[in-house]
Amino acid sequence: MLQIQLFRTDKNRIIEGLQKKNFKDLQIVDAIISLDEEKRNIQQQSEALAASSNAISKSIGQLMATGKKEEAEQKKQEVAQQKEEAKALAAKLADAEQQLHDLIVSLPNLPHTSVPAGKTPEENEIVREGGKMPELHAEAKPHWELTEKYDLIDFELGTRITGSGFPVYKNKGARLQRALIQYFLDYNTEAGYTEFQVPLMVNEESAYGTGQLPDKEGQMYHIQDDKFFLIPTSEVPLTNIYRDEIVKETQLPVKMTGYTPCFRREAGSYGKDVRGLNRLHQFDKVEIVQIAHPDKSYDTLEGMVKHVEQLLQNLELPYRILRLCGGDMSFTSALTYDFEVYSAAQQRWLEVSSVSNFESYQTNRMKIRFKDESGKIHLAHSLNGSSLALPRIMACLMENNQQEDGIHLPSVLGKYMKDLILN
RNA sequence: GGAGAGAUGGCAGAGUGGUCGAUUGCGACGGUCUUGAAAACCGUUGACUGUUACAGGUCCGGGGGUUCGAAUCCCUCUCUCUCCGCCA
Repeated sequence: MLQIQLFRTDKNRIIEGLQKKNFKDLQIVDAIISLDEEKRNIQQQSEALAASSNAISKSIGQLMATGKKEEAEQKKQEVAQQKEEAKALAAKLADAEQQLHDLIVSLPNLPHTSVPAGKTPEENEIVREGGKMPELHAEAKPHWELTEKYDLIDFELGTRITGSGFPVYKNKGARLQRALIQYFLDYNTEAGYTEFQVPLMVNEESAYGTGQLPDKEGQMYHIQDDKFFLIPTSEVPLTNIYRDEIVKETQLPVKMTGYTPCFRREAGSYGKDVRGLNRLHQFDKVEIVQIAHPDKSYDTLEGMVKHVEQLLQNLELPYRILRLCGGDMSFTSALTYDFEVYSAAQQRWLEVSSVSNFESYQTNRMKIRFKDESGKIHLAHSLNGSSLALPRIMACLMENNQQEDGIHLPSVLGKYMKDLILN
């Protein structure tokens, strides 16, 4: 969530940011500012009263000790009266705090200055493109036909076991996915990321910390009896590793990576967009997360973009990098780069990674902080990105590399596959 | 699932109603000494809120209660540990 200080010092920046993000309820900003003033006002009254009560109570102890019982009794009455008043003030304060919190939490993060204006995905800015576009033979097939032809993935079997969007990988399809995961994790750890295996379910607090709650619970599978959520991305458990932590400045940046399945309800999608591997309820992803110094988080972001880009180059896939416009960015992000890979047989770009700087939006909720040299405590910045999401990478690898005799995989996978041709 | 014990500052561990935000030890940081390091000695060392600043306020797992006053008493929830059972 946004920091309350900003409302006191730079209201215009908030308004401008919200507008760029295509956020409509701008009057919330004024409501927050006046509520904040009211809250502090009540707080001052309440604390002054508490100070007085504390002082009197303390003196009662001394009176009792010196045997002045009557005076003590008198003081007791005095405090009792103050307590009544204090109770009312405390209730008012709690109410104001709750209202204030609810309002602040309802505001999205502010976009970075480099974020292009715009409302729809069409207005995203193409930063650069790379890789070679494939030339396919006349009978080129989309991946859902290839997976059937070579017996790599069974979508209908998944439907029987669970439902649509839960594919069953088999044979070399399963092997390829495992190889990719292994390769991605090796690539990340070699770049200095620490590997984690984390829980696939999180509690409400964790889901709140990264911004899935309070608004997006509909996108997550909910284990109601235990109040757990199946993770929509390993960003949630990974970032929450540092929830409520104060690290030393010298520990920054913290670099974490992890592989997990991800679960998304994604209600309301249909048609060719969700065909095959394009959109699933359960899919695998390798994630990278960093906790960075606020002064360096945009360098960190660029570094993560380079990192993911190199990975796509190593896989020899044609890709492009987009800087998302204000209207297409996620609620919590300040700047997001999307990576898309060209799916030759479907003739469309598929998002395979999204790399974002959240600045202090998540860390303010999670209280992820660092202590500088002089002992002062500041909020850190959090960033994350996929490196990479598996299904669409699988789809593009299959579609783009299909030849008469099978699918020819890129040589970087040689270390992890028995055989670089799927047939 | 059954029985019991516990939750205090980075960690360990005191504190059972009135200067306790909390003794002490370790760790960390600074200093003295040393060519340097270790040892020894001295000092500093929780967070949140709030004020121009000082003050003030809050926090001893969470929530509630008793009391003029709670880390300390009561209720409740959560979590941890030990033993038994079950189990990948």
